[in-house]
Amino acid sequence: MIAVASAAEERPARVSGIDKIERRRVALAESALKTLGELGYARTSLREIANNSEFTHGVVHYYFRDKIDLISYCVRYYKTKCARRYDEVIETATSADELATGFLGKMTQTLVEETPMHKLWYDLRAQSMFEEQLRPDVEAIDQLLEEMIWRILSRYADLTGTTPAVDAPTAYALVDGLFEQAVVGYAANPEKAPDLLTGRLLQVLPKLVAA
Amino acid sequence: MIAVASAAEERPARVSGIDKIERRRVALAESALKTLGELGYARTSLREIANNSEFTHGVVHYYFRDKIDLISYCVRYYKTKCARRYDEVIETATSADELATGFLGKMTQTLVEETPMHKLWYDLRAQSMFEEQLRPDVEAIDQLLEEMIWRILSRYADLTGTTPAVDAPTAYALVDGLFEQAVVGYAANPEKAPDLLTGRLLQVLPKLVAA
DNA sequence: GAGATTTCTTGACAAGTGTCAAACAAAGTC
DNA sequence: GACTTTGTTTGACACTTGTCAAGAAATCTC
Repeated sequence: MIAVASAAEERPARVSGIDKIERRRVALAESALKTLGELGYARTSLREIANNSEFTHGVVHYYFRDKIDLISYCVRYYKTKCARRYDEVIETATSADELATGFLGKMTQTLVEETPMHKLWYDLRAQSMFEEQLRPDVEAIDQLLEEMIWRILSRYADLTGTTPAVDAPTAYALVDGLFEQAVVGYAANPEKAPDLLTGRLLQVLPKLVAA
Repeated sequence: MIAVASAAEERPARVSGIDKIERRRVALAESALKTLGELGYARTSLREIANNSEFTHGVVHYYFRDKIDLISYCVRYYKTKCARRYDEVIETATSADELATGFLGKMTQTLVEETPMHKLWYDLRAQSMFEEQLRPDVEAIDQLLEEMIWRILSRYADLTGTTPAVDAPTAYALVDGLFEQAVVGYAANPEKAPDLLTGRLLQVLPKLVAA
């Protein structure tokens, strides 16, 4: 699942060994993601990551070549958790309303429960404009998210007997714009943000399909 | 709040020191914005800003209390230059088509010609999620931009004999989502990005108004 | 068990950071 | 002129950063 290419070990000695390495990496990445989500990319140091984990700062360097390697791994690890968030709703919904409410429910839920992760994502996407090494990973996730939105819109169109009225990149940009607004706004107004997002998406969703 | 005076004054005119201070601040801010736009918030230090300017790093600290003070000033200075970008188009357009093409022309133009500034803006908005001190300034600019988009959409509705079909925050989030996508995509594909943005906005604009 | 290998800790490094203060220069005031 | 205010330079400070290496500890192999 996690095809991290960091180092294709030519040492096949122990399968459980490489597995253990991978598990350490995941543990470190999860800890790093927690810190990154709280502090943001700019203010997160390797030592801070280590401090907030059960490891020392040397271990970080033992499992990751350098800082970018760690961040990059984190980003890739993160993506595996987020892009399939709505799949169940998509598959089980039997009406457009059901799909819309299910989708919006899950979306506001993740907005509230995983705020740091979303903040980090928008932070990293911005960083990728300056740090070229982040770009491939960011582009890959953007692609995944675009496909996720497209699956929803397609299904929504199906259930309403219509067809999507915009293409996939456009749909993604629109929905993402609303979601980012909600994430940014969540800091200032945690209570209102989810409902505002819901209302605005309900306004917009019907306009994205057409007979 | 800050009277960022127009740069139109070429004559020293021996006014009180205030004016000179303000002009130095503006010069420093402009230089800082250049550096920030190139390197991004995370990788820009006060010394780097000073190096890329005609001043020494001590001067920066003489005119600004600390780093946040400088960045904050930069952001406020920046906003005075960007939120009135489309006003002329709005006022002179006599048809919806004219408005749309004028708007899109100006938008793709600034996308291409002022890329660093837009990259910086999205960077800073992301930073504001982590750095509370940036939030008021960022919110103020967001408000300004929202009003800017709303003026365009209102005029567009007027010219088409319709009314806006979404509220101002929604309209802003949608258009901003498309623009941010274009800014991020510009790094990967400078040739395609402007045309893609144009096409997508043309797709979307008519859907934002309704009879 | 002993020896080899992997994993982890600790401390150090060079470079860079924001901040500041004291010396210095320039401009304005009497 | 001398004196004060304002602006600028320079160098220093305390601190953080990413990186690394030497050695201790744990683990595995035989």
